[in-house]
Order: sequence, then structure tokens, then C-alpha cells
Amino acid sequence: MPYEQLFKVAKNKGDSSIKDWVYLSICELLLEGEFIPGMSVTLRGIADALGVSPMPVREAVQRLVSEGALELTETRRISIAEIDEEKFDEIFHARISLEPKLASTSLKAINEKELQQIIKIEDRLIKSIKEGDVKEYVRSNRQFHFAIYRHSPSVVLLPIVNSLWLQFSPFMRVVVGRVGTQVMRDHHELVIESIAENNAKGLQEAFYNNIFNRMSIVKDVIFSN
Amino acid sequence: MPYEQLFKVAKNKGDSSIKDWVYLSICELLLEGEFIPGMSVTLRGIADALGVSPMPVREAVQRLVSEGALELTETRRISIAEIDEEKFDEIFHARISLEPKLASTSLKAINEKELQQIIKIEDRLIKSIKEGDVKEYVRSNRQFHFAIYRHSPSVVLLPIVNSLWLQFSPFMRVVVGRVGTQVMRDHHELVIESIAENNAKGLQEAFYNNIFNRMSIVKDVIFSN
DNA sequence: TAATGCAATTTGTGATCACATTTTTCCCCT
DNA sequence: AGGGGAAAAATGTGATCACAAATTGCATTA
Repeated sequence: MPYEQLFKVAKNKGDSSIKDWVYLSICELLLEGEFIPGMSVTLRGIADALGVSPMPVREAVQRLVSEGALELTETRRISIAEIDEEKFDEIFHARISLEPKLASTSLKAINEKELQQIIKIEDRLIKSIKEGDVKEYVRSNRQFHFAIYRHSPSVVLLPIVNSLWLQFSPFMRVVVGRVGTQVMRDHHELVIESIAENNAKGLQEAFYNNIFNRMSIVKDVIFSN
Repeated sequence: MPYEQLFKVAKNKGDSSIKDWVYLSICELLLEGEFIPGMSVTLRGIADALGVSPMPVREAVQRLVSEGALELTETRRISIAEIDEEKFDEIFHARISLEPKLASTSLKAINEKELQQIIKIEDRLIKSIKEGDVKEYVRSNRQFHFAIYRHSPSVVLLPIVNSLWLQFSPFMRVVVGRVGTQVMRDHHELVIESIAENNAKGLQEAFYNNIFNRMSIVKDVIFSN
């Protein structure tokens, strides 16, 4: 049975259009690393798996193509985008240029309750590192970032950063399996400190260092030879 | 007759899919400032104007919505995106973070012939300033930038920058009418010099200053009170 | 004259059909 | 057994239809 992963996604709650639900469903699978870069998908395959007509799938897929998460081959087949070193460098530059700023714009919308949620996610992340649970590690790291970004009023930066994560997540899921959950300074303590102290400058620095370290390690491991 | 502007666009050459042609047609109108921020468009209106079915228009419009150039209202109508000061600041940050880098990655693909084209565009730009031709000024300024960006092998930065221009161009067309083609240091001489000398660092600086100056002036004039 | 309500039209969304092109399958030949 | 090739199935694209929801137009009323 193709696209077994799609059966895991939550049923459409009917609170939004089908195409948005399809879009979010595919996003989740991309972010969770259920799709391997280079593998191909089909409109009807996804449509059947989700129990909808190919029409809303077309719109969702088109959107993901324009966001760089999916690609069209020369013979107009749909596949999960792959990443080479040049592309990785571009994403590196974009992330480090935009995400610290995005984080700082989120700051004023984060209250005590949301800070506690962020700390809870960080606990899960530390636990996953100890246990070597790569899948949970990738998930909680992403949740940590977006638990912050999500509160930003941004209408420009946030969609861009979203599309960046959609582009590299399928790739990361594969490479982190190779890198492992090795100890790396993620500066999450500084992130939490800065939020608690309402320190925008410190928050930006913490995110800069976090992204720089992580992306550098991945770059070294994957593209060293 | 609604959407008269659409009649201006070139006929579909058949070398690509209809949806891509529709997409490019709407892009051109957005970039040329033919659409005013806040105005609404309809699928069938565009489809009739272009002589195609609503289907490829749906796909093109969905894409432009996901790129932030068009917006869906709460009652799912389509309109040209508007820009407030917060959004302008975000675009400012994204442009100044990404475009200098994008320009520098274009450098190695620009040869003498292409440099001459760029110089030719710069001449048109200077002429338009002298004559106070706002429309031509906006067009040649955009052509100047993309005559460089277009040669970049970028697959991440270029689409992002493209979407940024699509977002602010309808706005710029309106505000430049208010700002006028006043004298501003655009650092285009430095751009051309840097290309001629193959100086990536200088090119980045020239673009940084160009974008910073221009965006600052617009910000002052439009959002000063 | 300006506001109100109701009907007619228009709109985006989703489903289905048609079609050219591509991919896959499977049988035949060497 | 192993290629090669034709037939069959599958695929993305575009057009058309159906429908609920929103907008518009217009007559009626105060």
C-alpha cells in the first residue's frame, strides 16, 4: 500500500478548506522525515490515501513546489526535493540571516505560560539526546524553534522560514541519523534565559549561535569529502 | 471591461504549461504596478481576460498567494496584498540580508556581454530620472537588479527574493509616485565597477547600500507620521 | 433621499471527465 | 535466462459541472 504514512495524519476537522488540510498533512510528513529526498509521489496516490479527490491535492502540491519542498521533474513528475552542498549553503545563509530576527520579533508575545511550554519541550529534547532517540530529537528541536517563532506577528519572515524548514527537514532527518544525537552546544539555555529576561539582543545571539553550530556540524559531516 | 491590463501581456508561446504562462503574466502586472494594493481580482475575470479556463488561473493564483503577493480575505476573495509599516520592515530586513549575497553568487556567471547589457539598463535608468518618468524608472531599476540576480545558480535565495519583489512592487509603484524620482545615491556605479573587477565583497557592499538607502527613503516618506 | 431587505448573480472550492505523455508490465524472441 | 518492445496502466494538465457562500443590484419603505 503506497503512502502508508498518510494514514497517520489526523482526520480533517472541517474547520478549514480541504486543500489547507491536505497541505498541512503533507507538511507534517515532510517535517517528520517520513518522506525521503528523491522519492516521488503522485496526486492520485495522495488523494486516495487521504480519501479526497485529486483536486485539493493538486493545489497543496503546487504550493509545496513553489515553496521548494517538492520538485517537478522534466517529465512533470512530483518528487521530494534533494539537497546538494550549494543548496545547503544557501539555506544556511538564509536561516542565519532571518531566524534570529524572527525569534526576536516573537519575544513580546511570549508570556510566562508559553515560556513554561518551551522549557517542557527543551526537557524532552535533552531526554531524547540521552536516549539517542533521533526521531524524537529532530521533532522536539523543531518544536522548540517553532514554539517561539509561532508567536511572531511576522507575515513575511515566518512564511519564508517555514519554507526553509520544509526544504531541509527531509534531508536533516536522513543526515541526523548519520550524525547521531551527538553532544553539541545548542545554546538553548541562553534562549530560555533571554526570553525570561526579555532580552532581544541575547535571543538573537543565541539563535545565531545555535543555527551556526548545528548547520556547521551537518555541513562538516555530510559534505566534508 | 475588467482586467484591461491583462490584454497587454504576450500571447502564450506554447513552450510551457498554461498555468506557468498565467503565473508569469500576473507576475509581470504586479511588478509593473498595474495592480493597486487592496484591489481584488477574480479567477474567472482573469481567465476570461486571458482566454483560458479558470483552472490554470487557480493554480497560478494559489501560488502567488503562497508567495505573499496575493491575499485571501476571510471570505475567500482574492486581493492584491497591502503593506503596513511592520510588513515593510520585515521586507527591508529580508532584502538587505539576502540580496547582497544573491548578487555575489551571480558574479561568476556574468561575462562582458552581460555587463554591457547591465550598463545599458543603467543608462535607461539615469535617463528616466532626468525625465521624471516614474514608470520607466521603476521598471529599469527592477531590470537592473534582476539582470544580475538572474545569472545566479541559486535555487533557494532567488525564489525568495523573487517573492519579496512580488510583494512590495505593487506598493512601490504607488509610493514612488509620491516620492518621485528624486536624486538618491543608488551606488549603481559601484555595482558596475565591482562586476568589472570581479569584486564580490564590493558588490555585496554596493547592494547593501543601495537597498538600505532606497528603503530608508521610502520608509521615511511613507511612514514618517 | 437614504436605509433596508430580498432575489439574482458571482465567487472560490471540490469533483469528475478527457487527453496527451510517461511509466510500468509482461510476453515474445534470441 | 535475458533483453527488447508493444500494450496497458498511470500520471499531470486543462476543461467543465455542481454547490454553498458571499456579493451585488434593485425595488420598496420610512
